[in-house]
Amino acid sequence: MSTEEKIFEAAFKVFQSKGFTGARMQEIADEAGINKAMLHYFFRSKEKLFEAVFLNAFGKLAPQVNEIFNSEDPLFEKIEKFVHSYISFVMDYPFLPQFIIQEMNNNPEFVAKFLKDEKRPNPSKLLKQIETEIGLGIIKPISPKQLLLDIFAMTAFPFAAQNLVKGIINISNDEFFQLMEERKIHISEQIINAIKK
Amino acid sequence: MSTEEKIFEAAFKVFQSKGFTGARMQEIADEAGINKAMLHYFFRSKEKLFEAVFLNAFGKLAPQVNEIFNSEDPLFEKIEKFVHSYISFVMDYPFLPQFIIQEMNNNPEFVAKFLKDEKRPNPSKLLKQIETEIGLGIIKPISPKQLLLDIFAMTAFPFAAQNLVKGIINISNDEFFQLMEERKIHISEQIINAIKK
DNA sequence: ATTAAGTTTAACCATTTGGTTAACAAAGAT
DNA sequence: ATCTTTGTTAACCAAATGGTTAAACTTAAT
Repeated sequence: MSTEEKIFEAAFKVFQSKGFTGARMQEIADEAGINKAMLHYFFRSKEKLFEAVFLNAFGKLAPQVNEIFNSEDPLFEKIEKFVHSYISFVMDYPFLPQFIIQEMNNNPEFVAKFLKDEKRPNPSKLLKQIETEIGLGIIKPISPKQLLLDIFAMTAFPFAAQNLVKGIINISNDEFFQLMEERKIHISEQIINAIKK
Repeated sequence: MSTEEKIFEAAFKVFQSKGFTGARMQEIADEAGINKAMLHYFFRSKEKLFEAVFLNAFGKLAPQVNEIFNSEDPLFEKIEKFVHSYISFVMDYPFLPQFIIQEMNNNPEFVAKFLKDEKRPNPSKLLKQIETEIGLGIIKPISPKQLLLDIFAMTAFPFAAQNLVKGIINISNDEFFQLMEERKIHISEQIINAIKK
């Protein structure tokens, strides 16, 4: 693995657990097992390094989401596929949702930058589809945006609020992952039950 | 307003928008319009000041939640009351959910500390009630923990991921608040529809 | 009026932090 | 072989940051 890759992975790890302001360049260097000057040699500044890591993290998630949202599948199938693929993916990067949410809130300038990316999650087609299926009488009348929020919330929240959740319902890390595994079916059932006619 | 209160409110504001590591003692002092030394005079250290603010923030939310969760109301009514009261409350402190989640994740030592508090959110009675109502045939068989997660997720997520949500579904701050107002009824309907027999 | 306690300020301090530099090593190109 | 580019290191630097101090001011009790 090249030095640049080592730095990138170390930065990903450290930024994810400490956030941008909490992360230390020295810690990233140590984690990568290289000299701190190399961080600047390859990435110029903390901001640039962070940007690279963040956009990459987001870029991993968004295309998957878009592919599902923009397919020709019927709504119920899309919901099932989305929940499944999102949870499977995030179980490999359990702190990604919290990382993205946190930095989107802390660096509002960032929102604008990534929204220009073609890889941004774009739910417009899905929103129209919901309206169509309501019109066709397949699902109950419902606000498309609320439904979209429901789907995101049910899938992403447990990961984003991971430590809080573990603390409040008092479960171990293993139990948490098991619960998330079960959740793949649970969410689809729950949402589809709620909206099907 | 006393100097100590000024500091506390300023700290609340700054910690909430910048997080613990991002917050600067000088910025808090400026925000409060007082000398930085006063922060240490009244609160000893950044950690102590943060702790005071965080536990207070949490202490505002938890008792409300517990009162509803531990009442004698039937499940459907509890869900309605919780969603209503949580969203109403949080609309006054829109960054509270993100703040709590973020700091619970970034300072894991903190989790232990606040879980000892009697004011901690305690869902055990609600979890039992869900099982009981399943036994009584009022609602469909379902994992109580998953249902609890659903309720939290649907209510808290949009606030926690506020900037991301606004960006993705492309709405203004006003539209966001309107959506949250509508959400008070939407969530209860959605969940009750999903679980009622 | 004096004292004592609490409150407030400006200046200061040690450490941390992101970032730079200059020398050095490795590797390819000529 | 030598030159040039790229990669790497240790030492260094200026700014920022959390925290301290000693003196000054305010208030209320004696």
